[in-house]
Amino acid sequence: MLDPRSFVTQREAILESCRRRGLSLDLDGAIALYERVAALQTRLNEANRRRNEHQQGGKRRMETAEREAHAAEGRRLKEEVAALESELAAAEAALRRAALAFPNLVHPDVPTGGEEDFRELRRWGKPPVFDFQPLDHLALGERLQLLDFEGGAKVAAPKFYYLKNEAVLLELALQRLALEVLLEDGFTPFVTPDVAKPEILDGIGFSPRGPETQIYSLANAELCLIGTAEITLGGLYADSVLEEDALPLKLAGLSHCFRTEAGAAGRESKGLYRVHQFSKVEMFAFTRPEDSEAMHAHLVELEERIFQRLEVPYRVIDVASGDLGAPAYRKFDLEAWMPGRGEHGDYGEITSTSNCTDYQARRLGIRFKRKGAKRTEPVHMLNGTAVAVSRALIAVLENHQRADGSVAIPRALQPWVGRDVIRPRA
RNA sequence: GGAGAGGUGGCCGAGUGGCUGAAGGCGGCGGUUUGCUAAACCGUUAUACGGCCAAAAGCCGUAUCGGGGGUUCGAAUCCCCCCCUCUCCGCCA
Repeated sequence: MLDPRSFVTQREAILESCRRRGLSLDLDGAIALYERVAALQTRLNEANRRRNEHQQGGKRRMETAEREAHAAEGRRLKEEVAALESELAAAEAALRRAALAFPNLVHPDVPTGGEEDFRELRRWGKPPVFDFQPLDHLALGERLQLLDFEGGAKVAAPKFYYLKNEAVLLELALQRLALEVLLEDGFTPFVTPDVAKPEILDGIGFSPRGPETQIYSLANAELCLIGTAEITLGGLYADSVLEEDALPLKLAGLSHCFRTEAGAAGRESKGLYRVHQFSKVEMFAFTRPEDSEAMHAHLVELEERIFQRLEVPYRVIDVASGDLGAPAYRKFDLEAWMPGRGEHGDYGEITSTSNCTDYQARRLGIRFKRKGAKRTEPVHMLNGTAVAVSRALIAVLENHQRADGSVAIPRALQPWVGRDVIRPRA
């Protein structure tokens, strides 16, 4: 959430960011709510002070009648405080609701517009040219006996799947490669819980409830299946103050990710592209405010390093303002070339990294204290995909397929898969 | 799942109704002493919010002893509910 105190000081910037995101929100109404909360807080402080003073006077011995009168006055002051407290609580709840509606500011360089208005920053690699009709990953997966969607639907539900044979080794190899790159860079690795409390989801900016939710909730516990380890990594430091020396803090989290994909049907959701469960190695970073932009660029660079080692052509895009999630100040996506996508191949999103600045940190209460400073300030929080296994599998299988129906395994994965090619079974 | 013990400041640990935002110790920070180091001594050391201030500093106020509710003029302290941790037993990968 935004700092309500910034409503006045950053008024123009907030309105501009809402405009660029295509939102129209009542900032002046929110400012009025903030002023009401401050006024009530002051009145409550005064009422508490009067009550405390009165209590101090109750310590000495008193005659019965005097004691009675003193007690009666005490009860009256108590009621006064209680009334102000409930009034303040209501006002604060209203302010919080209003504040939560405001998305983060938008980086000045972010292109303005909707989903189609992204800016392409660069490309790496050349889409492969096949002298045969390339297959999509579903056909490859069937021929090579790597994927079983029917089994997934039978045992679980549609859009769940089994990985089989070399796909299992590829899943582990992709995780291993991602971790190798991140460990070299100084990340601390984690295997996180696959579930989290609803309030942690809220803090990160996912809403676990409502008909549009992407989140599965458990029926017999107050827990949700996580949609990304961003939730468990970000939540790990909720309500804590970090040492300035500890920053930047870089975490790598391996988890399963679960998504209901409510209302997401269509052509692009073929096969592994949009599924209910997949494994992912997620990057997470906590930085000082002045360091977050450089860290953001660094996270993209790590993503690129991984896909270069997978020998998968990709492009990097700067996502447009209207397509940013509320917590994101700026977002870079890697889109991998997927030969089986669309009519003649197309780029498809494969990683995403966001600089959420202090938006999540304020709501989660994650702060740091500068050397010699009296006050704490919110950290900046960034997240990015190192490898989302399901989508990485699409790119690897489709780009490295060969005329004989086999798939070459990228050199970087060979040590973990134990072979250099996946051949059709007899 | 059953039984018991316990949750106090960065840490350890006092504290059974007002003198306790909280003793004492450790750690941290600043200083004195000092050839250097150590030791000793002195001081200081929570977080959040509101107000004053252009702002910072600073000052004033309020809240916070796991969370919530209750009793009382007054609660870290008494009562109720919840959460968490530890130990033992059971079950289990």
